[in-house]
Amino acid sequence: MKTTVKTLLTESPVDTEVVVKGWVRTKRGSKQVTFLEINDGSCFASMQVILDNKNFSNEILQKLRTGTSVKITGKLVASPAPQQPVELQGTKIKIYGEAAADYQLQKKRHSFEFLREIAHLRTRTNTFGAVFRIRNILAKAVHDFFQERNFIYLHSPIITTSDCEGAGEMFNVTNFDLNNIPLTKNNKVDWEQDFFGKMAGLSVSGQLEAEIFACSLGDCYTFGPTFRAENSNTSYHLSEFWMVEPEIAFGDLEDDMDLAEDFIRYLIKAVLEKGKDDLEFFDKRISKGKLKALEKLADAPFNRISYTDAISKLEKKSNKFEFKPKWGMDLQTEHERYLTEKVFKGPVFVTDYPKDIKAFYMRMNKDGKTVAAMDALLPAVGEIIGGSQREERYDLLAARIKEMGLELSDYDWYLDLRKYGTVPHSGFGLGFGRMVQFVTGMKNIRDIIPFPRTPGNAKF
RNA sequence: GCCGGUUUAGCUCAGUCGGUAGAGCAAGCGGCUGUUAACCGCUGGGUCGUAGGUUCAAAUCCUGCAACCGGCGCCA
Repeated sequence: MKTTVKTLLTESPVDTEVVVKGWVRTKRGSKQVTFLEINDGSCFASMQVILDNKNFSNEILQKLRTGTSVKITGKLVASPAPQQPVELQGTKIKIYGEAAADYQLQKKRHSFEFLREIAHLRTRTNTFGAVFRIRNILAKAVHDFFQERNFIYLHSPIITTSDCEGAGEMFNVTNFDLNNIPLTKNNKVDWEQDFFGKMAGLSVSGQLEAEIFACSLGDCYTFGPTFRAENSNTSYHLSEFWMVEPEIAFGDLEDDMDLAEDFIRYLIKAVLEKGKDDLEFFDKRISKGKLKALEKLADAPFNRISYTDAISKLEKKSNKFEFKPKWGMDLQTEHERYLTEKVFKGPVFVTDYPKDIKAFYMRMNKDGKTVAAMDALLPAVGEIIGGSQREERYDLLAARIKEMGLELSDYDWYLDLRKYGTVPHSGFGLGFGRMVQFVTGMKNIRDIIPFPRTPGNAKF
């Protein structure tokens, strides 16, 4: 049976013969004995292996460089040193593959920029092992949370012909011979001759499709990749990223915020419970105090403030900002940071934004100026959730579509949901990567996704 | 897209007033009484991002380009 380092360290009885398979992290040699750290990715810790040099040839010992893959058989014993509970007294070694002498990973710290260039090897490091174990815990927790609440998981399409209100530039999907693109009489691209008979692209959001499910099957959610062809160059944007988008049937904005709050706390608790070892590493090496901050957040209610109130709070400190806050303008990053880090010292929902800076599908408030929108802002990462109550009144929705200069005919199916038995409903989108970023404290979103896609970069 | 910064050994970096290159780690060799970022000694390793320019002389000063990083915008 295959045993992992994790089970050997936590479950296996001492003084039994065991087998460990993994990669050599470090070797420390002396005349009599050689120490190896064997890591297999199953947990943060490695297995310390002790080899009595006289039992092995020099040739074998030499091959055990950092990066070499091995199978080691031996006796699991209690360790005399405090750094690890148990260690392995190796008796047999099988080398699967040596690491060539130019292996780029070393025992010392590397820069994340360098590791990004070798994303196929960076998962062998402490940091990236920890990141992707945490990411896995969060992914499972997303499903657990919604499944426990009887939300239906919906696979929204990745290829789409409906542009979700220009949430971002879409990547085109085409089957055309790019050196010979069919043109219409007016010298425009003739999309009718393309694979789907019209212009298609990669989805920027699964929300509109989720609304269809919410207006029939009830509460539902999507969790999948989304794509934005924006030329965004920041540490918190990707061209391909994963988004969680729940949609609540018969729910208003309050329900939406309650769900979002519960959701974030659930995710944090899951990580605190199942990812302790990895979190301790982030707390120590990546973001000091992270563990305490997460523990505090796991039970704290989120603050809530309307956009209008937020603006007047910000206006009082106007001189602190490069961009002067003014009603009608979107909040700048510096404003959001001020709210989370200075005013509330914690997460905050900003609600009821002016209609002109929000999407067409958001529900108009009674004042006729604002819409039932909410953004959840977290310290350090900023906007992690954007959500709203959807406009369920046919006439108002149709009017907004026209007002935004969009074609009614493009949204006929979306309007049908309002025409035939409309219901109030609401939902939000959570940037999964930003959640991983927040939990781990990793500074750059390119370092919490296995293979980042950003403008000019799609290697691996 | 805009603003700023960086680019020197496999990696992380130093290099003063312009005078032709350094350290630690890694690799190789040797030593060492159980190490844990092990330690000690020796060896090999460089077109200083790239293309030009200034100068007797450029890693160093100037210009273009590229890659990367940080901040901003767009958002999740």
